[in-house]
Amino acid sequence: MCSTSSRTHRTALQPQRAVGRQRVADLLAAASDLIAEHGYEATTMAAIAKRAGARIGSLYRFFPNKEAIADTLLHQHLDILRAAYDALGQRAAGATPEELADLLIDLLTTLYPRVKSLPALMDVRTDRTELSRQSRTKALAGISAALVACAPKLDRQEADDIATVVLNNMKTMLGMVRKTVPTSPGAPAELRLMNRLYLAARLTPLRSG
Amino acid sequence: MCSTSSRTHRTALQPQRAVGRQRVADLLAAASDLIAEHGYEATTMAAIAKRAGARIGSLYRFFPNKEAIADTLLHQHLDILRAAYDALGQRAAGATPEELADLLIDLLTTLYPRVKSLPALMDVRTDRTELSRQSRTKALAGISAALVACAPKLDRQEADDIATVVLNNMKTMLGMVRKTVPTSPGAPAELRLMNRLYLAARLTPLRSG
DNA sequence: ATTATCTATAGATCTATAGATAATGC
DNA sequence: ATTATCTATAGATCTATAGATAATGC
Repeated sequence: MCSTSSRTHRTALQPQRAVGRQRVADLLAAASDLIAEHGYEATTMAAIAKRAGARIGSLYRFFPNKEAIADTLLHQHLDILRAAYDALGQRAAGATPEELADLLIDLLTTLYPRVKSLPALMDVRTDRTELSRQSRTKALAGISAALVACAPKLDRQEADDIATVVLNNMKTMLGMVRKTVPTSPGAPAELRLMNRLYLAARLTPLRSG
Repeated sequence: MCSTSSRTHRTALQPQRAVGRQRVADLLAAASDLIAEHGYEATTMAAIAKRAGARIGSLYRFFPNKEAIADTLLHQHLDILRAAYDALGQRAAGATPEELADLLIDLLTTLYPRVKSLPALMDVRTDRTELSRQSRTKALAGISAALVACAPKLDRQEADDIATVVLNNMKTMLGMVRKTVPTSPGAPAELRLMNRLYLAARLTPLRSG
């Protein structure tokens, strides 16, 4: 009677044909752009449908509500982040602290075009913060692992603390590059310098060999 | 015919009696708390009135619309910030870079109880970003002046760049202390360390005498 | 026959106002 | 007599659904 994965709401369905899958992709891309631009709350279902060239009824056919769109986007973003942090771990082992600092500070900026709505979705203040939390935890774990890979004698707890600070630097850099706020021209270079100084001071004494 | 400062909207008036001034104060405090807790968009006029123990009609008697509340709060916050940055300039001249670093990193945390809704109001994405921009500009100018007071040979443009980075550190510290996001226990100390390392490296060579 | 699209609208909020009622200070 | 408070509701959005219409692939 029921189809494979039963959603909570009645109306939402999985696309079965090529045209439907394309529509879902268009709707998600439209939602991601609008949420990145105006924030989650300010993005209306009507605006998402319009931007995707669809009508409101088509949107609700595939997504039971606004939250389902946010969840789907966050899941996509999580997958992309996971892959990026895995790749980072590989490179961190052979890197100097300064090199690792630069890899990290540019990571979100590099990833940004593929996870446009992530920043806006991360600071939504609803109880569906569950996925945001996961995303953050995943990021911290990835950074922490890279730090330990670079400086094997680093204590695990300290690595988590440092990762928290570095993650904030990464987000700040993303904000500067996106020009979310008016930033003086030399600020990104200063941020990069601070991040390098910090990781060099913290990791260099703890490298092996 | 019109009273002193004519508001744009018809209904809003200045309080004339003690009870009215108290009500306005209560309404602003309620709004500040709610906006700090749930964000600007999610805070409804009805919720503000209720929290202040008033009815919706009383709220609209003194504030023509939601934006007027945000503007009034931002103005209050701006005054508090202005005073704090002025005081900072005095102390910066005699401080070492490390001491200045600590003064700065704790500034927003110290001020927070009096400017609770400032962070939420700062990242509202409307066109009334005017005051937010002013607030940010004021903060950057204050930090920049303190940096120059501490290290007189510092170039003005570089001081602005450094101020931008330090302001982000200050905001990050505020976020950690407010527990906006789950933070590992040692992270604030690490942030403090990074801020010190950075300012010491940047300012120490440029101090006079 | 099933899947996807459309229009139209119900229902829930939320902002803002109107206007009647109560409390106050010159 | 003026200032402040209240109730009730108009008007504007926005989310979500119903149900009729069009397009498709086994």
